[in-house]
Amino acid sequence: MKIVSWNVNSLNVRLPHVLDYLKTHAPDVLALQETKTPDEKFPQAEIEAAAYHVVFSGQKTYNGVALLSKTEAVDVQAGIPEFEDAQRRVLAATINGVRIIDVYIPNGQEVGSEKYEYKLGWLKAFSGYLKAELVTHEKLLVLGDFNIAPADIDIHDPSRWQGKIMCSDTERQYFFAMLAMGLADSLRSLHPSEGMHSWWDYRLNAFQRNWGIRIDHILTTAALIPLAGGVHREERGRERPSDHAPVWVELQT
DNA sequence: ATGGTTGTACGACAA
Repeated sequence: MKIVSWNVNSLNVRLPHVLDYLKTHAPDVLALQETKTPDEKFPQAEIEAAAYHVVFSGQKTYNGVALLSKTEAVDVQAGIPEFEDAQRRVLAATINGVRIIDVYIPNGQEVGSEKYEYKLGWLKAFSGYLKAELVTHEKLLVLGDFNIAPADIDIHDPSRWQGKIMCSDTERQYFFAMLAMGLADSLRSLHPSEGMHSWWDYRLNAFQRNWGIRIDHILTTAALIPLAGGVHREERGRERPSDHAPVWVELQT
C-alpha cells in the first residue's frame, strides 16, 4: 500500500501536477494540504475521471485538506471533535482498514506572535485528539504538513534556523510527544542519516541552492510496517511547482 | 542585502 502526503499550495493551480502524479506513481492514498478550494468548487469530477475516490474539507483562499484513494474512504471525519476552529486543517478516514489522519498544522508565522500561540493551542488540541484515536485504531497513520522540523538533520543550515518557527523547542516537544504515543517517524526510520527535506522557500532560489527543511511527515503505529519511503523532490523542480515536494511510504500489506 | 516569491484576488496577507 503506497501512501503519499503533498502540500500542493492551491489545488486550482496544481491540479495538472496532481493528475500527472496519480498517473506516474499510482498511489493507493494521496493526502493533500493547502487546497485553498471551497467544497463547492472542488475538482471532484477530474479526480474521479482519474479513477480515484475523493473526500475533502476546504475553504476559500486558505487551508483545505483532501484524501484521494483507489478504494473508497469510510468513516470520514473533518476537523478535531470538540475543538472550535474555522480553519479547515484535518480530515480523517478509514481506507483499506487503515485509519488515516490528514493534517495541515498551522505555520505560526513567528515565535511569540499571535499566530504562534494559535499554533501551540492547536497542537495541544490535535495531540489530545490523536491520543484518543490511538486507543480505538491499531492501524493508524498521521500524515501531512506538520510545519515542524524535528531535529537539526532536518534542516539545511541548523544555525540559521535555531529557535525560529518550525524549529522551536516547544514545537519540537509536541512532535516528540506524538512519537511517545506510539507513532514512528517512518521516513526518518527508513533514512536515519539523510536530510529528506520536503519544503524549499520560493524565495532566494532556495531549491536550486538546496536550502530545504523536512516539515512534511508520515507517522505510523507499530501495526503498520513501512518497507520503503522517500521524497519525490523532482516535483519541486517542475514548472510552476508547489513549494513542497510529495513524501511517500510503501506499507507492508 | 535582515534581502525575496507565490497564491489569492486586486490590496494585503499568509506562507
